[in-house]
Amino acid sequence: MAKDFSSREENYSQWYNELVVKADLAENSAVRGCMVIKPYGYAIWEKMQAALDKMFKDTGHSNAYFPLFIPKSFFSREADHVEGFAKECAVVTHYRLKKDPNGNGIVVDDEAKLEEELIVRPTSETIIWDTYKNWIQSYRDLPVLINQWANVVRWEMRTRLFLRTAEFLWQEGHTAHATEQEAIEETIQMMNVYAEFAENWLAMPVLKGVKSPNERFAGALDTYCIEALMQDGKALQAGTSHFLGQNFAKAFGVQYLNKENKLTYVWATSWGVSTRLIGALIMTHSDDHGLVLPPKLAPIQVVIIPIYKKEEQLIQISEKIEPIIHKLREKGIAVKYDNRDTYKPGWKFNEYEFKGVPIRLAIGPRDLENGTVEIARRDTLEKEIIPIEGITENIEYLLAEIQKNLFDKALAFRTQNTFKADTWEEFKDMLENKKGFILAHWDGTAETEQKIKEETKATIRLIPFDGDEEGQCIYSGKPSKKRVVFALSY
RNA sequence: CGGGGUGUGGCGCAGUUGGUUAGCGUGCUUGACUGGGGGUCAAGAGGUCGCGAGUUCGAGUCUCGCCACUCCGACCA
Repeated sequence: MAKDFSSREENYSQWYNELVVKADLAENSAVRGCMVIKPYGYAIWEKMQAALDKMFKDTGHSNAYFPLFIPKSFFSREADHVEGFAKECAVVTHYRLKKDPNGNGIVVDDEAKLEEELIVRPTSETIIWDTYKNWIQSYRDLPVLINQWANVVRWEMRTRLFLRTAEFLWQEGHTAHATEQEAIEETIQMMNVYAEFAENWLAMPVLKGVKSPNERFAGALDTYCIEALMQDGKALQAGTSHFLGQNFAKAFGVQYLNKENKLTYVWATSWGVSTRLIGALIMTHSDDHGLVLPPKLAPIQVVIIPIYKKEEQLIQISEKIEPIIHKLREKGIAVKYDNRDTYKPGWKFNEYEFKGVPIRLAIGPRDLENGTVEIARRDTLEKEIIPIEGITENIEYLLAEIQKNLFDKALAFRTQNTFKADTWEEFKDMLENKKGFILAHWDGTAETEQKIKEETKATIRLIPFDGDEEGQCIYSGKPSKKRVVFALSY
């Protein structure tokens, strides 16, 4: 299936594109910029959803669902917000088709023009705040803590599977609070939830921080984010959490009576992660042999491959392996026993290796005689023969070990690819020759940020919370109180 | 949306200065032998050469338009 697979070294983006398609995660569709997420890729998303959903529930949130379509007029209520999204909105103008009078199939019925055009949501702040206005009257109605799992559309010029597509799946949380303090705490809490999810489930270390004004979400007062470093040294924004202040409350008139009987605008947050996380997962762990999945998100955690010549041997192997499969499933481990006779063992080895299955067991007549099994781990590609006795405990341990190893490796990579630059020359040299995260002083102005971006393509990925240190801006030489994180980014 | 590249059986590609019946690898089907890292042999099936016009006696090949993918810019999760 995946012979002639590109290596990361020769062409990283080609490697990524081929991997996504050949590992059966997703493919391009007949609709420009839109992808088909295939069952194996979608299974990863489902695992992500399940874990995140639980974390949202555990922090007091409930799921709801809002419309795909947003009246155009809603969009213009918050000025910054419109400006941020206007250029990439799909617009519904008609509601009916008719047979082409000239006999060429079907055409839009010009008589069925919508009174008011509808925008296909690029994000749901406007429709949600228009709704919250009716839900919130009293301080007793607060906080409102809602999440929705949905698709959104952003008409992107250049698309890449998972990383940037015209339509994508995500979750968007939208909360309303009585006080500024509470809303800020919520924003930070959700950033922390994302960071925890990224590190514990994706085994992907992330930096936490605040976006610079240039990189901030349109309509937000502050955007908190988690940022990960990919193997090619480019940064990927993996999740964002926005403190929206009272912008949307004012735009949509969401007020409540507080305990002093005074009409007050509510404070808002929104936060989201998307199927882009699957791209992040791929570019964090996978190698030239294909996909590498952290056990906690792998649709198949253990694959068992029987090796046999005669039907009779397969029966013997199956009898030996069935109780083990049963025990593993009891422990909640996703096991696949691939006893298909239509593929050879060698072919299967490569197939599951390419698809990133963390653990592979192979068992044949020799093992039956010796009471052993061959166990191979995807992360290190090591294999060894071990006693079949105690195999389930062994696997349980190994899955945890692989999860940890992937995180450690990714963290070591990030550490090795994080640099400090103190001069402009040094900064430019690092961007060109080393890539990675570059910690450098910045004077805090949007102008300097813009100039740096124009001259080097590097952007400020985030401003860390800690690490106060006196210094001078690498570009302007003006005083700076802390280093910020620069990188080339996706 | 601007600039470059690519588009030929499912996938990856070759196809000469325009010339007959469009090839190769892989995959697919059937059978036999096989089976501890993508097996071997044999026999088969499978193509509107991205789409549409044009030039020509003749177009996969030349011209124009469009579409898709891809890389580079502007934009973004």
